[in-house]
Parts: sequence; structure tokens; C-alpha cells
Amino acid sequence: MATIRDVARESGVSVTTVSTVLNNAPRPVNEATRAKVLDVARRLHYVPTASAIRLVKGKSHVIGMAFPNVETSLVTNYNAAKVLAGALSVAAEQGYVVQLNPQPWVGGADGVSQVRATGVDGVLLLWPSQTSDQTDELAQSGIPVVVIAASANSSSPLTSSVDVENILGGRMAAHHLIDLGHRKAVYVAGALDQESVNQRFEGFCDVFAERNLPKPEMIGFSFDPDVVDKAVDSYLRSDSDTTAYFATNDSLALSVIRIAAEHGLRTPLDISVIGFDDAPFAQHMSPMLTTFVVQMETIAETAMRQLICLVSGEAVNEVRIPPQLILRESTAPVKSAPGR
Amino acid sequence: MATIRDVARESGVSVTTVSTVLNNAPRPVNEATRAKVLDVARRLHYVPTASAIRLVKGKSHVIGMAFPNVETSLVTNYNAAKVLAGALSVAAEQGYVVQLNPQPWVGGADGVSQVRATGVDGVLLLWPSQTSDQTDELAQSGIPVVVIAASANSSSPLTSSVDVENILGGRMAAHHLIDLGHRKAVYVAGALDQESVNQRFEGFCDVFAERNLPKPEMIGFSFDPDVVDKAVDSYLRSDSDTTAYFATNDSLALSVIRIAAEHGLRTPLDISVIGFDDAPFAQHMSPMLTTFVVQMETIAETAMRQLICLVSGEAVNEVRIPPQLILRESTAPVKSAPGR
DNA sequence: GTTTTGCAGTGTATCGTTGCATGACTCATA
DNA sequence: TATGAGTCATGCAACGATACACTGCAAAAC
Repeated sequence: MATIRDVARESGVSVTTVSTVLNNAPRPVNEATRAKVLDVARRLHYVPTASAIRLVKGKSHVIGMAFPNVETSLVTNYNAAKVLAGALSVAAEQGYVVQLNPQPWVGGADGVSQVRATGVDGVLLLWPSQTSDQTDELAQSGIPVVVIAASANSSSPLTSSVDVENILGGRMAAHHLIDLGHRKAVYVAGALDQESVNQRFEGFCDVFAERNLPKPEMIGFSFDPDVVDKAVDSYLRSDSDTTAYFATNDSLALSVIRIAAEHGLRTPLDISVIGFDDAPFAQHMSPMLTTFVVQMETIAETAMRQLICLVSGEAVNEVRIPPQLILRESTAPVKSAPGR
Repeated sequence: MATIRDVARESGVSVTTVSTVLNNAPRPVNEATRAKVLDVARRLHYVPTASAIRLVKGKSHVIGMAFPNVETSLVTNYNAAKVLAGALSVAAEQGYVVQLNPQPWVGGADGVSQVRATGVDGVLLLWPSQTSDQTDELAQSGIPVVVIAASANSSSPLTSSVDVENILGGRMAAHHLIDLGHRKAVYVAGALDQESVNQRFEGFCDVFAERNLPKPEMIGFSFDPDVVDKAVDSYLRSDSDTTAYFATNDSLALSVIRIAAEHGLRTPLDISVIGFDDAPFAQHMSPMLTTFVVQMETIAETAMRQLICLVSGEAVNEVRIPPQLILRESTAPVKSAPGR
């Protein structure tokens, strides 16, 4: 492979002049010299070495995307591919390249050093389960981080986050159900430690409080779907006048509908169910699920744009994207004569 | 950020010694010196600069994956995520990182220079639609290429490919249908220029020839699903004794079943249909589709392993992975009294 | 005549690793 | 007791591309 020195020697000029010509740098170069250099470079099929440029420029134009369990989440989590797609389109547009990191960078003995060692200009952190202080550490070592679908929890100017407006989502769900005449509602949590779960519950409860209605109960504190199923089952067994269910995600909503059916409760005739995320199956099931669309591509695009700003030294502000309520068949006005 | 020179100065030794210590290089270093260097490096939070290491080593440990239309294919093509997952797991295991390239590297004025400029050690090329000679050019400039789900068409020792054993797939489909009593079959092609389509047809026909049965017709030469639909429709209109359909992919198989139903033909009572790829919907539709499972993760893993071998200077041989026929409900013995 | 301006181009430092060189030893042999 | 061989510990310099600081030189401005 030809180097810039080869081109310089062959052209009879210094490497500086070759560099100046090939980069169209704003410095005067004699036209004859320029032509000569260009010709030699072409003849030798000269292509500058990427790592040499990155070394001197101090920028790699590579963005690292840190998925939790990349290998599995890409195939199982329909949002992962969307986020990737959104991030890629902006990266391409801005001349950046995306690198996928195999292991969860964050966490572990020395995650920060590991990230630094990969030479990325910035990190896009996807829904980290632990709200870690690694974000801060990365920012402190000069690597900007933008968190997607969680908050950054950092005061550093090198961090930001783009998340769903979860509290608003909870409020919208509550308004919708209350407007349909429902008075007693339950929130099916699924996973406890994700802040989004709590935020949606918060917004949900706020509206019930504002309307002077009883505070919804939260059930199903677990990652394990079986545990949640049992919680829903035992709740249905003990309770008789709850007519509205709000689940943190569509899988849980589906479970609620199924388990309720086992108890003789038809959706939406006897109960109304709202999910979250608009999973692919949400519009193919029966009844079609009323749920929230989260524009993951948009979120990822915004996050990537922010990250590139941070890499370029510009400041950014955190962004919250409102979810969109999609009215389908799983919610309906409460029966005029309540009680089974 | 501290550099190796800072560590050397602070420790009172040369950069060579620092490098030796930090990399555990097989050179004798005084124990006191070693401890001192280690201590200083820790105190200064020294992390070597990725691009500097890549520059001197001449290896980036980065593999580029070139998708056709990355942004869209990741969300629409269920195989894309699987390939990514498989490639990632092997890359992680072998200490490599995967980079996603936004544009189709291959094709365009100077795709080869572009790839070289990204500094990847090798390229994983996914089902390239044009069997391009760019593969050869890349290999000639020293960058190994492994093609997934297509053949490399290159004699360079720096290229390889991992593909489905398409001819075998075609043969298996033919054997299955003939064993069920079918005598007249049609192949629904879908896309003409992909070699896999032709290879499956080749294997399919071979078996019919061996059994002295009429050569199956190939219909639906188009990328456009509507055109294929029309071709299937007009074939059904003109033909009355074909009982078996083999489609290049599951979407087409689904179309065949739907269009046949419009003609009053029930699957599998009146006709049998085989698809290819085991799309997610194949086992949720009614009738559940008899189709071929292609272990895309395995293919991607194999391809990544081959690529890493090539990067390390080892030679490899092309691999063909046999597809697996999944018997479900869309194929059945031909009716004893044929003719509608 | 002196200073300023513009042009054309060169020299050097930068990152971390590695092949080669160097110096200070010890030990054995002549 | 010199000399040579061997070992241990360490240093020097080159690698590629760029940015910055610099050198001449000529012509124009004062």
C-alpha cells in the first residue's frame, strides 16, 4: 500500500504539500505541483490510512451503540432494530459510522476504560437497566453519552438523554379510561426497576387524584412473566369491581386479556385494557389492542443528532417525546350496569 | 488525557519500558520498575489511544458489515437481525468489533476506496443483489471479504462465502412433493436475478427429471409482489391439473395460498404449497406453512469465523449450509381422484 | 530604503508498538 | 587477569497523516 511519503517522494515535494493538495486545504499550492501530486496519488492508488488520520485528528467519526445483550435483543426486541435504523440514518447523513458493542459496556470492573479503548467519539446508551454512574464517568473522561429511553441522571454537559414522555403517557391512559366511565383501575407493572414503569404509574395516578378517584393499585412487580401472570390472576380472584387495566407493555396487556377471559371477563365488554409500545401483534390480535405508539426511530434519530452535537462541542438539552395513544378495540365505555 | 509519554516521564523510564510493562510483553523488566510504571499508569488513568495502536499494528480489529439498505432491511427483513446477532456473537468471542456501514459500499464510483478509508480489517457482505466484481477489487487491495447468502464469484484467496445449499433445498422440496403423490409442480420465482432463486429451481427440476416427470414451470419473474400475484393468478386461470407449488420465499407461498383460495382451491386439500425461509408468520397462519428453516445465525457465525481466519492470514474454504424442511400443514398427499 | 503582505513550501511533534541497539552486569575460559 | 559469551534491563527510532510554526523569496506599500 502506498503511503503519503511515497507520493511525496515520487512527486518531488514534501508530505505537507501532498496532504495540502489531497485535502484541498486552504493554502496556496502551485497549479503544476498540484497536478503532479494528484497524478502520482492516482497512479499509486493512494488511500490515506484511516487510523493515521484518526490519530492526528483526535476524532474517529465512530459512534458506539451499547445494547443490553446485543445478540439476543436484536432478534427479540422489535424496538432494537428500529433504534438501530434511526441512529444509522442520521449517522450516515452526518458522516459518522456506527459500531455495535458486543458486551454491555456499562458495568463491569472497568467499563469506562473499555469504551475508551475502542476509540469511539461518543456512545449511544440504550435503555440501560441500571441507572449507572458510568455515564458520568464516561463524560468525565471526555466521551459524550446520550441515553435512549431512560434518563441520563448526570449533570455533565457531555451527557443527554432522549426518552418517551412517560408521565404524559400515564396521564393519557388515565384520561382515556376515566372518560370512558371507568372509575377503578389497576396498573400492571411488569418490571419494577425501570424508571419508565414508575413514571407511567405516576402520571396515571396523578389524573385519578385530580379527578378525586381512588388511587390505582400497582400489581405484578417482576421481570418474570409467570410471576406477573400469577399476580394478575390472584388480583382478579380477589377483586370484582375493577374495570380498567393499564399495562406497561403490550405483552402484559395480552396476558391480562387472556387471564381475564379465564375468569369469564370479556375485553372490552367487561373490562378495558391499555398496553404500551404498539408491539407487532397488537393490531393482529383479537380484540386489537389499544396502546401507545412510541416513535422509536424518531427517538433514535434525535439521540444521534444530539450525540453528534456533543461530539462537535455543542451543548444540547434533554428531549422527551410524547407517546401517541392508538385507540383500537380493547377499550370501551364501561357497562352502564356495573358489577358482574 | 494522559499519554504513554506522560507515564514514562512520571515513572522515570522510557516509553518502551512503559509499553513493555503495560502489555506484559516477553521482555525482562525489573520488578521495582514494573510496579512503579503500573502505579503511575493507574494514577494518571492512562488508557492507550485506540487509533495509535491500530496505526502501528496495522489492524483495527473492526469488521465492516455491508447491508443492502441498512436502515430499512434491519426492520423489515427478519433475517438481517439474525445475521447481525450471529456475527456479533462470534466477533465478541474473538475480540472483534462490528461496524455497520450506512451505504451499500459495493457499487458506486469508488466503493473500494471508501471501504479502505473506513479502516476495517475485513468485510462481511450480505446477500449482495449484484454479483459484483467489487469483491475482487477489495481482495486485491488486501481486504478480505466473506459473502453471506450468495457466492463470492472470486478466485482470490482473500474471499469466501457462506450460503444456503439452495440446490439441495430445491431437491428436498421436489422429493417431498413427489413422495406425496404430486406429479405436476410449479416454481414461483419472485426475484429473477438472485442466484439462490435459480439454484433452488435447478435442484427442484433435477429431481423431477430423475423421476421422469414433466419439468416444473417457473412463474413470477419479478421483484414486484403485485406482478408475481398477477402471474400466479393467470397461471391458476389457465391451468387445471397442477397440484404442487414451491415458492422461493414464505411471502410468495402465502400469496399462492390466498390466490388459490380465490380460485376455490383449498390448501392442502386441493394443492400443496412449500415456502422458503420460515418467516415468523409461517407458523401462525392457517394452514401453517411447510417451509425451509435456514439457520441464519449459524451462517453468519460461520461467515464471521471465516472472515477472522482470512484477516489472520489463514486460508478457508467456502461453506454451504443445508436448509431444513419443516413439515407443517400446507402440504399433504395428493387427492386420490385428481382433477377438480 | 524599509516594512508589510502574499506565496510556496518545509520541519516537527503527535499517538503506541516493536525491531534493533546499547550498556551494565556475571560467569567461564584462555 | 584479560577476553568473550551470555543475560538482564532499558533506550532509540520509525511507522502515517495532519496541524502548526516556521523559512525564504518576491512584490507591493509606506
